[in-house]
Amino acid sequence: MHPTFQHHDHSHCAGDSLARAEALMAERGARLTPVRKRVLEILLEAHKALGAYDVLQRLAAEGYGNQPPVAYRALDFLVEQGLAHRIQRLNAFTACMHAGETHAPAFLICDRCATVAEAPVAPIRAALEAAAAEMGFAVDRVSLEATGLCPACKDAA
Amino acid sequence: MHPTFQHHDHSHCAGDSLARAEALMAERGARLTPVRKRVLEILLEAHKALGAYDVLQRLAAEGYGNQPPVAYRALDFLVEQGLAHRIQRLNAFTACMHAGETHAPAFLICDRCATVAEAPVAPIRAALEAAAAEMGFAVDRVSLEATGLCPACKDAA
DNA sequence: TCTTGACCTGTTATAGTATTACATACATAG
DNA sequence: CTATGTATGTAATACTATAACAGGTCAAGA
Repeated sequence: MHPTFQHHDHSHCAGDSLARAEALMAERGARLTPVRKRVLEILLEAHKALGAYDVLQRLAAEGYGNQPPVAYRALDFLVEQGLAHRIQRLNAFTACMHAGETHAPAFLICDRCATVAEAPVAPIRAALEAAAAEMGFAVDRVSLEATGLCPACKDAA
Repeated sequence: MHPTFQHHDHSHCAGDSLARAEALMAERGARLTPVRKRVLEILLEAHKALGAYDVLQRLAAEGYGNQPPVAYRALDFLVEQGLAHRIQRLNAFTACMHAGETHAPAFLICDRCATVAEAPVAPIRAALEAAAAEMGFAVDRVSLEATGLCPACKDAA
């Protein structure tokens, strides 16, 4: 079973990701400011996809600005830097579990508990790009999202 | 090159799809009412992804209700019946070019002209489901959307 | 040191997307 | 004919996202 779906020490995996993020940003000369860092933490702690307004609410409760752009800007930054992903289907955001590694994930979204896992699908993406190329279409960005039931919710049902 | 990207007699392909839709609905005992049919026609005529409010505006101009639910209900119906697809990335809808055939399309969305083509990717979907199954995840629905440049816009650029 | 310029944050206002809830009409089976 | 399910119309509202501008911070160079 995939780690995301297993019981695991969550504070540990979140801490790891955060440390990796800080290292990456330092390396790139990008600024992981307090708001941005806090947003990343929020996403990591939640361990599921959060809407921009969910994030905003938490930020506001901690004394940061409480207007939408505050959340959207931080989220956009994280997405640009590959520290988070946007889940189109949910109008929501989730922390990236493999920041730094170049990866082409598919997202598996549980309909019941909203957990989001990243599945590695590099070959699938290559196949899609090949198919598109045959049609004369030049692919820029791909989003691959599947909904269904995660192992836990499947057992519960 | 893929037919969607070629110059073609558009009223013809639209008429075809409409006839196929009516046959399908009759077969299933589902009701392709005037609003629903008109919405499908609108999507077919546009031949690109339209937002719900674009559709609504056209409906209203023809004497149908002019409140959002009128458009959303018809669109939801068409999507359920497989006569249209929702393009998450654009918050928009497009007529299905292969209604009735079971298919698992990927959508190729041109960033410049917003044309949307369906690429056949059944094997890709199968590969994804296999990968998900290995993680214990039961896939229900998949959405696979790529943005980039269609042949025409690529040449123009 | 001072200034400049780039970038980040905050705020107001507004645009765009979607749903809830309820009332009315319409078709078909009994 | 009438009861039932389904479709449509409308009002109100919720949710998601962006534009535009003001003020603050910080580092590089004069």
